[in-house]
Amino acid sequence: MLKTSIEMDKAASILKLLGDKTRLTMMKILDKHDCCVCEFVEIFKTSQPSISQHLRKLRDIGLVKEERRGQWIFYSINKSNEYYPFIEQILNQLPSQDDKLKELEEQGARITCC
Amino acid sequence: MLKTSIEMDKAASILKLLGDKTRLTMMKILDKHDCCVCEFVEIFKTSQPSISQHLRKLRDIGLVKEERRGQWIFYSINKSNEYYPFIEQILNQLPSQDDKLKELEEQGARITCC
DNA sequence: TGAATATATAAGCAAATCATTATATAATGA
DNA sequence: TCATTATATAATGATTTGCTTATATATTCA
Repeated sequence: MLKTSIEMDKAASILKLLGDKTRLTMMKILDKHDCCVCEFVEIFKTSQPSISQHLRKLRDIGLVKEERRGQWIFYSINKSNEYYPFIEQILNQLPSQDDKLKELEEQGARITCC
Repeated sequence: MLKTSIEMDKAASILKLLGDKTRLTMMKILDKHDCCVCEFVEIFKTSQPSISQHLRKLRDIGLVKEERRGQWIFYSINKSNEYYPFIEQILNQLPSQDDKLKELEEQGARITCC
């Protein structure tokens, strides 16, 4: 049987995680491009521990996954998560954040780092 | 021009409000039926001030509106809110909460009160 | 191997959140 | 008018959150 709805508990905890501008923007970016921690540090102009902590929350609940590539750890959306369709519908309604990555590229930060 | 996306700031603050099980359930119920405060007190088995405070948050950001009917104040979804389509897509993915109102009816609480 | 880079984690702290208790306001009905 | 009912608001306190600083771990490269 196709699962058409999500439990309220789980939905609330996912929405709570998405209810933070940094994490919401991260998810929107990750929905299109994998990113490493240092890119997020650049994009959000905040500390590395702060970024790591946000990513950990997203990972703990299964929304993103990590993969080491040499020195860097890349994060990506976990599209096989059972709640991904729920999240996708939300992300689809948000404005593209591609400009943030483009800015990184222009300042050479994307290439240098990853 | 049709507005197809929502600012990230606003989206995050809406998701934050929805990221609480009580408020999320309230919104799902209100999406189908108007309700008064005392009904929510029954449904959530919590204090009246707690319910009022949740409703105030939803009202402050424009997601619900209130209307006095005699002794009672009824809350309803503010469908003319510019962000309603965003919220609706989320609510549509959640399981019906009609059973909660049905329970109230069975125990006479819906009729007695409102 | 040792320095540099990328990341995670722990500890501490200020601010936000959510419930509770107490109180105020508004409407109803005897 | 007075008691009751419904609701809002204020004050308080415990918990959670998100940041910072400090430190640990893992990888790369000279």
